[in-house]
Amino acid sequence: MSQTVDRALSILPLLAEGPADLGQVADRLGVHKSTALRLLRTLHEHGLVYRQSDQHYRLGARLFALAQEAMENLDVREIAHPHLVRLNESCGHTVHLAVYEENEVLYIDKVESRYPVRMYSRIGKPVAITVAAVAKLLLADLPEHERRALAEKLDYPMYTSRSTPNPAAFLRELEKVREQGWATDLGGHEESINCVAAPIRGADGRVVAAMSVSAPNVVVTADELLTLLPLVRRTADAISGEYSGRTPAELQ
Amino acid sequence: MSQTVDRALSILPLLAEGPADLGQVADRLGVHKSTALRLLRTLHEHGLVYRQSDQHYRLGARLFALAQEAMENLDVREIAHPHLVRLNESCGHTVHLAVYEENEVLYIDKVESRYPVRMYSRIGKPVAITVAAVAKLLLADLPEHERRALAEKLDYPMYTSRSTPNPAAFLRELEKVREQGWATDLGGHEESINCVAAPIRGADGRVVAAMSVSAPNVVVTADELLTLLPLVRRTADAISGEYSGRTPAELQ
DNA sequence: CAGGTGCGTTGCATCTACTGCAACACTCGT
DNA sequence: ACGAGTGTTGCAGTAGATGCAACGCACCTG
Repeated sequence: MSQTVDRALSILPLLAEGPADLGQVADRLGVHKSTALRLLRTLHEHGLVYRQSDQHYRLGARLFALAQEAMENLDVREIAHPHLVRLNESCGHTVHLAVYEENEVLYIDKVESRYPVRMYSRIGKPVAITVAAVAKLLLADLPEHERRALAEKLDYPMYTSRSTPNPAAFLRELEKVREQGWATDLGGHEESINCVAAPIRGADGRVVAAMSVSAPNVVVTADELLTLLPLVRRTADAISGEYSGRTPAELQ
Repeated sequence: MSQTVDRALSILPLLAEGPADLGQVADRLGVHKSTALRLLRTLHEHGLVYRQSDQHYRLGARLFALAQEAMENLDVREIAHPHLVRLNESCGHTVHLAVYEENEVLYIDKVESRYPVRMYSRIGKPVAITVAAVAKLLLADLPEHERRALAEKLDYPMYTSRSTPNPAAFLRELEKVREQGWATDLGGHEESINCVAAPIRGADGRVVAAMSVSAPNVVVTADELLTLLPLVRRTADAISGEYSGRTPAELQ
């Protein structure tokens, strides 16, 4: 709606692809160099863009700080984290927490046992929305029309032969998930990875987040993973309870 | 430099403090509600801002994705990571990697042994710049005038009795660090935590990053930690070599 | 070293598009 | 039902964003 701001913000994803110099930015925005310069300067003042040693702009540090703080205001994450850790300790597999926002599902927390994994490789990245178990749960809870509209808009990449192929199949799957109150992804994203997931609900019963346990075939079979379902659901319910009940919030 | 963009971007830190509604945003920007609305809409279209259930704006998902991608183009991190992991495996303590950018020092990687720690609690957050060992190394390498100017501008919070108290002391410390080629922080940030750090240099010899090993007093004394210095320096040098030499980059 | 090319940067006249106003629509609360 | 507090829309006026052309500067190249 605001042209100037729109142009300025378009620079960010552009720089996310890699550093670029003034000319390149101007070209890709379709504006004069002087215009691009002023936009970049403004972004720079706010720390969103950084001018590295020789020419070339790149995304700046403030971006991390902002993403940081944004995360910290997500109270579901705050509440869920200890539960996720405990679940991880008892089953040993990777545990994810995800939320839905603006036609995307994204991981907001992750606990993996063995190594101190590079969490940032997943956290913040959009989820494979048509196949991930957490995505199914989050989308299944959307109002009917919204769900349909979204299903139509999505792409259905065939990550594997078991990926969801089209809107119809997806909507059917969502309906099933909606009824049973939990979801799985059995090799739909990566051939050898299975997940089971359960929803976290707010006081009004709406799904505010979803959590999952993932493990590769070689460690546990899909059937064995399914035996964890009760534990996952119990954990999710515990988080739901804490999130929706009157809790720490008031005490501060 | 560009008023409209400037105003729009000012909304982000404002929302980072917590969700706010249209009126609050307009007030704090000092503009009319309709103006604030259009700015917010533009931010919204770019996914930087999210409108939650009803009313109240908050920082949006795209922010994570951007921060994400920004991280991924930091090639030092890419190269350094396996070395950090190996160092961690051999000594067991927390290992950090940090860079200097625009008057700030920030952690861009961290490896901790025991638990899969919530890395985001540190990564992306600005470092206590006047006391952290990595900060000393990064600042010590700045050109004289820049270093002086920065030292004057900084605050010198007394985290502990051993924190750097003022610009003069800081500059002296930087000089020392500069000469010896490594740095420590012995209880300057938190009474019981010590660090040793070493610089990572680019092909031109300039410090591009710094890494450190930290451990609490109760696990190893400062003296014991110092025995790790050679190992830390060797690791840093290995990273420097790989970063500055002709390396994988060409092979892709 | 003179001349050339490719950058980023600046000042300025033009006119776009951003602003604030005032009126409207809507949801609550009492 | 009504008023207070929201968010939202259309519009006229002008602040401020735009693109141009000229300049400065570093780096090649003959």
